[in-house]
Amino acid sequence: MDRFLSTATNKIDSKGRVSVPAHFRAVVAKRGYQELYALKALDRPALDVGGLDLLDRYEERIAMEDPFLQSADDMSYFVHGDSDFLKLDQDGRITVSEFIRAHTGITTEVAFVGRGTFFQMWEPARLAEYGAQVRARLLKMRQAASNEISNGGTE
Amino acid sequence: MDRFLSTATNKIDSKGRVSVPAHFRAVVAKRGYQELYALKALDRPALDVGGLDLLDRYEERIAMEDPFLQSADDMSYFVHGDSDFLKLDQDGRITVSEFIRAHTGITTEVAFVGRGTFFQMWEPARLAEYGAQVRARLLKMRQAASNEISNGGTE
DNA sequence: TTGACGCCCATATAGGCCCATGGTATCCCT
DNA sequence: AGGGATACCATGGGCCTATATGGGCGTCAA
Repeated sequence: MDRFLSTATNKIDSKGRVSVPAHFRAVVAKRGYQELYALKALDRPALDVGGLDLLDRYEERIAMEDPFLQSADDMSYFVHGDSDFLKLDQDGRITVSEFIRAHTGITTEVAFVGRGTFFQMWEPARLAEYGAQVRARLLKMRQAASNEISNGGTE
Repeated sequence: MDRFLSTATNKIDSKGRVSVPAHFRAVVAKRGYQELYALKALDRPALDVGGLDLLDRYEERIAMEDPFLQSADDMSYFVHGDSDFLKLDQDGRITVSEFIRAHTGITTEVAFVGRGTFFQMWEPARLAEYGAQVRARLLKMRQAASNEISNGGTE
């Protein structure tokens, strides 16, 4: 399997380190990532983490913009300034910097969430809350859809 | 990695010096910059710092302006006259001159912000404010885009 | 002579490397 | 099938190096 799947929560130790789930590390190795690129998600208190190809994709997108417009500058700030590299130590751990804590609210535990081509880091309680909201939205959407189909909704 | 990435804040000592983050120094070395060229960002209280290619980019920018207009002359002055070289001492520090302080408002701490091919120096509080504005603009841009998509139907 | 600046050294802390421990799931052998 | 051995993994911690920071001293120029 070469995609990031499932969710796991690990503890931060006294030196501020946390283990990246072994399954995720295997995916990182399989994809040949030498370094992990972390980006603050725009509308959520989470960190998106992936390989350098994530950065490459963003940079290609920026290159399409007029470099002298504000939008290009904004994107560059977001991609280059509001991001960081996460270095895995040889036990597969990363140190949780102030950069990460500030944006996510992470203090003692980290929830790692697989998202296919990348994964996310969350503060566990906030993730639970977010997950509940997502489920509620999906449920509402499905109910709306089955009503439209004139009460025929199966399940 | 050969790109300036992430943000770090360092303190200015009693002699007016501040350490350039080690990661940035590594990029400077990798890019083969012998000297750091610093110029005042056009519309922000920040300093753009990079190699000589940064100067090229600004000149390109000026070339796009109508040469008969005042603005081109202003910009030329700005780039060529109102700029400076930053010398790294052997511990990787630079002196924060009055030139820098006046434009940025920097007093006791400097936030170094990676921008890919160059980096910026900010007064930390001003950077925080600017970052919040950028994120708000990007979020708005994305929401506008997703509205278009839901009207258009494709993804 | 004074002040700015470069060079050198000192030190505390953060971060990386290495190894140890304990828990858990798995496998194997009887 | 049961019980013990084993492999893997999260976690903890010692130690050493790199880095940021502080400060002394000499040099050069105004």
